[in-house]
Amino acid sequence: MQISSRFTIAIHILVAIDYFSKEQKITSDFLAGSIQVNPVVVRRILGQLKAADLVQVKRGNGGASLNRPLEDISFYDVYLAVECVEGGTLFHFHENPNPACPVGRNLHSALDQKLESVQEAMEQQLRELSVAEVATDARRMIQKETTGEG
Amino acid sequence: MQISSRFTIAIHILVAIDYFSKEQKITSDFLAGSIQVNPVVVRRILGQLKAADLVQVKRGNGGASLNRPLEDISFYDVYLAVECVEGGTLFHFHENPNPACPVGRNLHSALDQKLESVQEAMEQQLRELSVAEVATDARRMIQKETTGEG
DNA sequence: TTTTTCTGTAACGGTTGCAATTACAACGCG
DNA sequence: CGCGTTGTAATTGCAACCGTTACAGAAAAA
Repeated sequence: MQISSRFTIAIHILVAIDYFSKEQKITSDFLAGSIQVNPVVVRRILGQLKAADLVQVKRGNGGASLNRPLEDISFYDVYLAVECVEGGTLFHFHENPNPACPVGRNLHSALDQKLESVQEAMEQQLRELSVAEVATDARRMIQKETTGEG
Repeated sequence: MQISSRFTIAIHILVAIDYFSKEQKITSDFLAGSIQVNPVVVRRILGQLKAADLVQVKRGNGGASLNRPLEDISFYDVYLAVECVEGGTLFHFHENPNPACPVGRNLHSALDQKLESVQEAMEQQLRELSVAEVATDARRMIQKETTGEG
């Protein structure tokens, strides 16, 4: 199982809001056009980002905007917002090891801490990456495109 | 999305083989009893562990046995063996960002490296854990049980 | 106030992966 | 050969994901 594309879509949304806010009204249709997914999918994820206080979304002739600068939004914030892993546990443990078996009844305690350390290593790295870095890299690449052209 | 329970089941299998090999013939039915899943599930995972050269499995009046000591089997070996993440990529990237949009066409390159660093952090931790540690911890706990009893 | 524009959400369908289960052929040992 | 066991295919039920349609609700514009 992979981590849902909600995660990369959410990053895409944030970067696009940051990039286009000055020139464009940011609607779910506009974002959907850049991401090439259904607008409803965008709205759903936008709702989750909003619930996590990362963005503001206005109805009517509204649009989406960042609630704080991208520098202050880590991958971990986004990962939490879009709820990629159920119950917050990355590993799905088999439910019913046999309590009548010494290995079966002790495996959980023997293993849980180690699984957590793996998850923690991953989440630590998520915390160290900010969405701003993606925006910066993207901008640099866009810049390069225009310089390279005739 | 979580990582399939195949992973924890595989660890369970390895620890159980190690623990019971001296006293028991290790059949898929026996393992299934300890794990409390269907024997066919055990056989499938056993097949993957065998394909990764971690265990040997004999037909007929056979049984499963370790191909090398648990000390030499890392969580990462098991993780690779049971193919928890499709195509080896932890994150599922949305397929079709719009090439007509500057953000859309550059996001992939801007993001991929960072996603890899997250995956790498996780896999690094998997490499640092050996299944032997689980077996040792489990044995310690089993020991404690018997001492504690009347 | 009415119209327009857009969000928020519910509902449904197709697809995919997981796990359980049944069934049976292939294999190896006694 | 016969028994016990593995290897594997096929089917089922289930859950999450994603796409899509539909429409009510809110806010701005006319």
